[in-house]
Amino acid sequence: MPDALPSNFIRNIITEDINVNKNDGRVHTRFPPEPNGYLHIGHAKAICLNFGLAAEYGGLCNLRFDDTNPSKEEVEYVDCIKADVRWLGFDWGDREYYASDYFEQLYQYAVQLIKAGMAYVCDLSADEIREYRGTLTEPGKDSPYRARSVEENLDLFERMRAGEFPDGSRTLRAKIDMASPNLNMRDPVMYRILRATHHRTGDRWCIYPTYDFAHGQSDSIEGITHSICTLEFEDHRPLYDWFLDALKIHHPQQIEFARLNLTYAVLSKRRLLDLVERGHVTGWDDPRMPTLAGIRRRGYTPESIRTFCERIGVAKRNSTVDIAMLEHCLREDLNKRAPRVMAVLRPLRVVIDNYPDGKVEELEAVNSPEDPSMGTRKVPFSRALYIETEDFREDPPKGFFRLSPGREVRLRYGYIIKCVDVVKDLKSGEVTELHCTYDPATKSGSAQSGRKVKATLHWVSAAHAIEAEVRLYDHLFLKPNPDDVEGGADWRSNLNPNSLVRLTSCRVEPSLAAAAPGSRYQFERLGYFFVDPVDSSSAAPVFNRTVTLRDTWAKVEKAQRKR
RNA sequence: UGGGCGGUCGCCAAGCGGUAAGGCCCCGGACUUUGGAUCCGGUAUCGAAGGUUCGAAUCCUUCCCGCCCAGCCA
Repeated sequence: MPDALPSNFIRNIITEDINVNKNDGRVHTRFPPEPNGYLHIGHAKAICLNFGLAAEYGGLCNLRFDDTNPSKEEVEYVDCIKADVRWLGFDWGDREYYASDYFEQLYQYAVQLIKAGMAYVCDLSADEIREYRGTLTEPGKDSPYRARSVEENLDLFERMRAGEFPDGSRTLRAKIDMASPNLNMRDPVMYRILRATHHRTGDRWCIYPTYDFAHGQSDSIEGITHSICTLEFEDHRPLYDWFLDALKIHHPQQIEFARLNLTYAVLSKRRLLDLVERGHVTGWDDPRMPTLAGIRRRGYTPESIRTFCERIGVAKRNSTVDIAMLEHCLREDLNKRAPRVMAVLRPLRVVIDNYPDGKVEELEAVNSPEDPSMGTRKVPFSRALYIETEDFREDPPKGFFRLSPGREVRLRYGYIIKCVDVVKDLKSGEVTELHCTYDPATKSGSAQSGRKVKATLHWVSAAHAIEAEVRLYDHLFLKPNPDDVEGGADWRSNLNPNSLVRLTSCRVEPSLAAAAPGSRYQFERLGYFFVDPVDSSSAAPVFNRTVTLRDTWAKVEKAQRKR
């Protein structure tokens, strides 16, 4: 099965490992988030990779929370992370683990290293440790406590655990090489004294292992075969290897890949938090956020995210994927599954002068041209309708196919109409109403319906339409690279002031009265919309624009404007 | 300037000595009662320079550029 999938360097490694029967041909991965924030699309890449690889090779993938820093982690995050991974479509069975489950084992490992003379208790302060570490170009120097006896180290470490020393007063360090060109090998800290209540172990511990001392061993304990992580841990691999070899325990293979970057977006926990705290967005689940919670509320499907993650591939090169790629995967999925419906966002009243007053026809509309099995529905047609304001131009530019004085267009599923009069507001000059005539012989499906017109417009019957709020979302940033700023300014100056446009008097066709929160539709000619699961109600429906349709006219117009 | 890792089309990304996959974007065109979808077609000699070889993106050398590392964060 793996052969059918696109090649990438990780698959190559695993395939080769299986060929030489490494780990008895077993593949076991894990997704190891720290429960200190929300998952975003970048994590989705790691999730799809780890769970995907395990599934492809008939292996398993664990969900493990790397909760070694109680001062930053909370149980709420654990719950959100689990919900997000599940939403993406992955299942970790009963293998929900926590690094904190291994605290006692990790402590014993530390004791083992002390006994082997490979770790020591150091009394240097944080600042002193930094000074002793040296710099990128100069070697560090040995801590004065480096030569303590095994007995003394054992005693001190035990007393650290017992709470005899204040926070930060001592650490347990690995005795490696203060002159190593790899700073991670300059006697890294393994344990620190930290009196903080842990979300799982409470106050049982006052010393906590560092990530560096916990991660590799946690993988080892779980029998992980391939520890897939991001590039910045490449420098740490020699350290993890050192611990594993010193401890003589199962040795997973670490493989590093480049984390995802997206254009028109920001993807770091720090910046995401900043956006939330400064109120640039309404919260972690704001539909403009690249968090899984935000993306979900925007209306993205998990399937589209999974195919996106598959298509962008995996490599070691730092890269920024065009958000158009994500949007393409989304449209591709939604095109297949979203029922079509008509909605007018900015209504312009149209009166069909020669259509009998009071008459109502129920026109048959197809729910999806992509999938006939989705059936049809009835849409009421009457004398007074609404069309999209931007579908009429009194003075049509070149290439504008839609309605204008004297011109004909088809109303989708209805008739061909011709604009015969334009009513304007005397003061503002704004077009407030159109008068048209219809040709009864052009009804959709009838013999003469085939007459060619340049455009087909969506519409809604004024008397039958439902009022709704529509939230138009756009990229959060104006530039592909938010960091592309003029001197002095910062990335926030690139925030798109129009990333959210709320339209409160939209009109949607009556069939949408039954639209359930969380359901998706294509508003014909406009885009894909999602019934907001939080704010929408049958009394006051709210639709989020997930993504627009591809719009070639918009492109033409943009090009014309430039000229 | 120490160490680690990268540099193949505008953006991702295959390729592993035999003469540059694919996707996105973009540009044409066909079709179309969504200017949607779909369908055709178009666009790179592989960071640079040397070298090895019948033959190199793939091997060697040197150089250039980018990213990461000096948390008791992960």
